Amino acid sequence: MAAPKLIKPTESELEILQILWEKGLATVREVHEGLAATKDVGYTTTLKLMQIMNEKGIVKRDDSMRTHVYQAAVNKEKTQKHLLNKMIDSLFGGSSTQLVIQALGDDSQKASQEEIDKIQALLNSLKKQ
Amino acid sequence: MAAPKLIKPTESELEILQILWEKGLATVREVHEGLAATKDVGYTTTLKLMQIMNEKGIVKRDDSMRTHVYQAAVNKEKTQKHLLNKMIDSLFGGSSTQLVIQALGDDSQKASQEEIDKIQALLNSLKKQ
DNA sequence: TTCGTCGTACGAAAATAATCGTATATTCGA
DNA sequence: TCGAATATACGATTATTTTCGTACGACGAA
Repeated sequence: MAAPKLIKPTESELEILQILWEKGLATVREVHEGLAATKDVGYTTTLKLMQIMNEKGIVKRDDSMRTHVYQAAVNKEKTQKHLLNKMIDSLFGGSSTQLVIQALGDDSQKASQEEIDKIQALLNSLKKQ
Repeated sequence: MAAPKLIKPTESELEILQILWEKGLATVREVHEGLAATKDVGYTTTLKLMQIMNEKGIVKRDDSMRTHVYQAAVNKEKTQKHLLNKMIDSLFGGSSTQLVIQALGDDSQKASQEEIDKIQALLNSLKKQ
C-alpha cells in the first residue's frame, strides 16, 4: 500500500509519528518507551497501534528480523502543513494570518529573539513578491 | 453547568461552534442549514449534537420558546488559542515559531500585504520587550 | 377541527479509536 | 535443555463520536 493521499492520523498515531520522525528508525519497544515517558499505556497497545498504522500505510516496517523496525511513511513537513491547513480552515475561517497572530500573541514567551528574526526575514521575502 | 475548564470540542462540535460564533444566536435549523451547505447530514443529527453540547456546557440555550435559541458558551479566541497550543505541542515540538513558519511558508498566497504588515507590527512590539 | 409541517426528546445503532489479554514463537543465559 | 524474557499476532472489549429513527407535542392553514 502506497502512502495515503489523505493523511488523518489520530491523536495517538500522531504521538507515535512524533517519535518516529525524531528517531528515524525505531522498534516498537523504543517507541513505547517514548510514549510511556509521558503517559500510562500498555506495550501491546503501542504494538497494536503501530500495526494498524502499518496497514494504513502511515508507517513502514522492516520485518526481516524478529524485532521489526519501523519508520514513518509520511513526510513530517507535509503532515504538519496538512493538519495546519485543516485547522486554519476549520478554526480560523481560512485566514492563516489570524492563526499566526494567535500563535505569536501575548503569553507566547516561546518566541525567542532569534526566531522572531527568522520570521521577519520570511515576511520580508514574502513582501518582495 | 458552568463553562468547562478544559474544552475539547470534537470535529463536529467545532463546526457548530464556528457557525454560532459567526451568528451569535441561532436556532438548530439555522445551524443545520449552515452545516448542510458543505456536508450531508440529517437534521436530527445536528439537533442531537447541539443537545449534547448543551449538556457539556459548550453552548447555552434559551428554551423559553418552542424553538430553542442557542449561542456559544465558550470564548472563540480562548478556544482557538487552546487548540492551537495543543497542536504546537503535539505537532511542532512546542515551537510556535515552527508553526508560524509552516503557516506562512511557500504556497500561502493567503497572506495579503496588509496582513503581513499586521504581523510585522506584532513582531516589532514583541521584539521591544 | 384536522392535517401537514416543524420542533424537541431520546434511545440505540453504526463508525471509529484505544486498550489489553492471551496465544505463541524466538532468544539467550544458567 | 529449560525457563524467563521478549517479540509479534490478533481477537475482543471498552470508550467515544456520529448518525438517525421514532415518538410526540405545538402550530397554522384550509
